Parts: sequence; structure tokens; C-alpha cells
Amino acid sequence: MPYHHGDLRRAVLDATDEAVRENGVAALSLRDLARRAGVSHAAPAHHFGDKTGLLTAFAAEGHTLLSAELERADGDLIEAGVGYLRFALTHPAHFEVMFQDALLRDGDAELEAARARSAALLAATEVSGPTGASAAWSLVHGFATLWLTGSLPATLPPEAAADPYAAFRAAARHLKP
Amino acid sequence: MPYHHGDLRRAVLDATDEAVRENGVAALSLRDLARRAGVSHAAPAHHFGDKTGLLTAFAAEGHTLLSAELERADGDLIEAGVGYLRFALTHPAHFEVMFQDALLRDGDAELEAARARSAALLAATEVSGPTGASAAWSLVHGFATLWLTGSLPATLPPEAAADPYAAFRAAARHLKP
DNA sequence: TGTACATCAGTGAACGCGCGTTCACTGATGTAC
DNA sequence: TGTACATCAGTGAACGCGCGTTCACTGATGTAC
Repeated sequence: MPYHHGDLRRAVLDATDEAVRENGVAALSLRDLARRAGVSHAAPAHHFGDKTGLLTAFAAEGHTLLSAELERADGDLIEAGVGYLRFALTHPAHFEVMFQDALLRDGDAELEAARARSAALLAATEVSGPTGASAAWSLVHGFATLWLTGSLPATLPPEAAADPYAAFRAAARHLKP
Repeated sequence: MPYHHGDLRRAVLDATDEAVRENGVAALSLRDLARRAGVSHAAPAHHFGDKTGLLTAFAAEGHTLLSAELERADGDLIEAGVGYLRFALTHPAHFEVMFQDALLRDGDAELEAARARSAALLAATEVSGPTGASAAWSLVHGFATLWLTGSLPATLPPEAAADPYAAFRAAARHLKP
């Protein structure tokens, strides 16, 4: 183990992802992250300042990952929804953290930039007017949230509960075009 | 201050509501609740067993409050949505806690009963098939979540951002009947 | 190419703190007589 | 109505623990010459 880690930032962010998936953000501690990353207990705070700084960087990474999914949709509403859902289901820890403002550093430049980018991509989907955008965003965000908590799969027949993307496409068909 | 409180349960649940509204469930501690309720620091654990027991009771109360709103809708889809939203906006702490299974006692009888009741009322709304129900539930749940985090109001014109219920009705009109 | 040195990422011991839990107790309440 | 007593909700001192933070330090890296 070299004295200089090489990529402490990456290691701590990965440990955060792992820890939040396992125990939720409520149980997160910097010392636990240090243990998972195999670094000294003071290293995470040394690099990120404090827990808020770490979660702010983690949330910014979440917006970047979300943006990557939204770009693949190329403005198509349903595909943007599928991308949003795919982001939430493959990165549940980021999804859990990035919408909880109380955990994040207000006005952080990196976070604001990443957030603006994902918001712009969301706004670029083909949808009719602000209420249509609200409806579409609400539907996919609610679908992702309820799917992750297991609430939604519990109400569906087994074959629908096995494929979230098909279930989402079916639900999204209930939106007026 | 009498030795016996009279309604410690109520006092601690009210303190929980206050504390979660202020700082989120992540920052909740039993000692802080005891301070808020003006009882000894051991009293909340004495009554509820542990933090999970307390949050389980709090979540059950949330489902009961949600059920009361849903009953007023009398099966009408849009009014059920408005009731769901009204519950979330007036009881944000309950809404935050009740869908986070990791915080709750698995298999608690009181919680299961309250949950079954609100689920039955949701299922009793007039909607076409399981995918229609998924779409409607996702839309209102996502709308409430995004409204509470401030994400959704930020994208709307000021007059729409001032009235969540009107904004929700407008969004809900994008669902096929 | 080799040496000296400045930088600074990461260390690890030490600290004080708030936490959940335990446990012997206190005293208000309800019941039996 | 009055007294004795069992119950048990709530108390408060004590505990050990993991936490975030501080700070003097170590040593790897990059740059100047």
C-alpha cells in the first residue's frame, strides 16, 4: 500500500456508493467509508472537507450519470424516461442522495453545473408545455422511487414485477402524447 | 410536571414530526426527541423499545393519516391524487419515513394493518387496470416528492409554483382517462 | 542524469461529545378489601 | 370512605462506543538546477 493513494477521491466515492446501497445515507459515517476504502479514518474529511462536501460531490456525480443516460434518448420522451429509470435503478445510492438538499452544500459550483446540465437535458425532451413536463417528470420519478422501495412491484403481477422497463413503458402509455 | 406524563406516546410522536421536518430522519436521535418532549432521555426507548420501534409507529400513523385523506376522495381518481398530495405536503415527515423500509420494523402488526388499509383505499380508486394504477400512483407520488424537495416548483412559472394543488390537477390532466 | 528541496496528500494518536442502552429506583395510579 | 398494596410508566446516573475533528508528522511526487 503506497503512502499516496493515487485516487482517494474515486475510492471514497465508490465506498460511499457501496455504503449507501447497503445501509442508506442515514447510517453513513466518514470513518466507515475510510475503512471500506482502506485508508486512514481522517482521509475522507481531509479530501472532501466534511460529510456535506463528500455528499455534494457524490450528488454531482449522480447528475453526471443521469445526464449520460438522458443524452442517449436524443430528446425522445419515452426513451428519456427509460434512461431516467435506468439511472435510478443502477445507481440507487446517487438517486437517494441527489434530491435531498438538506444533505448538500448550498451553492457548490460543481454540483450546480452538473445539476444544470441534467435539467437542461430533461427540458430538451419533446413534451407539450410545462404541465406536460411536470406530469412526465413526476411519473418517471415516482415510478423509480416506488420501484426502488419495492412498493410498486408488490402491486403488480409477477411477470410485470420482473421487468421494470416494460412496466414503465406500459405506465407511460397512459400519458397523453 | 407530574411523574407520569399522561401521553408520552403522543408527545414523542409529535417531537418526531417536528424533528424530522427540521433536520430529516437522518439526524434523528432519541435523546433529542426526549429533550423536545420534555421527558427523561431514556423515556422514548422505554416506551417504543428502540428507534426502529418509534419510526414504525410513526410510519403507521402516516398510513392512517393518508387513509383519512383518501377516504374523502370517495373513489374519484383526481380527488384521491389531491388527497395523497395534501397528505404529503401537510405531513412531510411522515411521508419521508413511511416509504423507507430500512428504517422500519419488518412485520410489525400495527404498521402492516395501517399499510393494508391505505393500500386498499388506493386500489379502490377508479382507474383502468394495473398499469393505469401504476401510472397514476407514480405520477402523484413523484409530484409530491419533487414538490417537497423544491425541484418541481423551480421549473414552473411563479403563479403555478404558488399552488401545488392546481399544478397537480393540471399535470394529472395529461393522464388518459 | 543526478541531487536538493518544496509541496501537499495522507497518517495516526488524541480529544471531547452525543449517542443508545442498562438498571436500580421512584412515585402516580388503579384495585382489593 | 379509607387504607394497603401491586403495578408499571417514567427517572436519572452510569457505561462503553463510534463519531468528527484537530494537529504534528511522514513520505511520495514533481520541479529547479
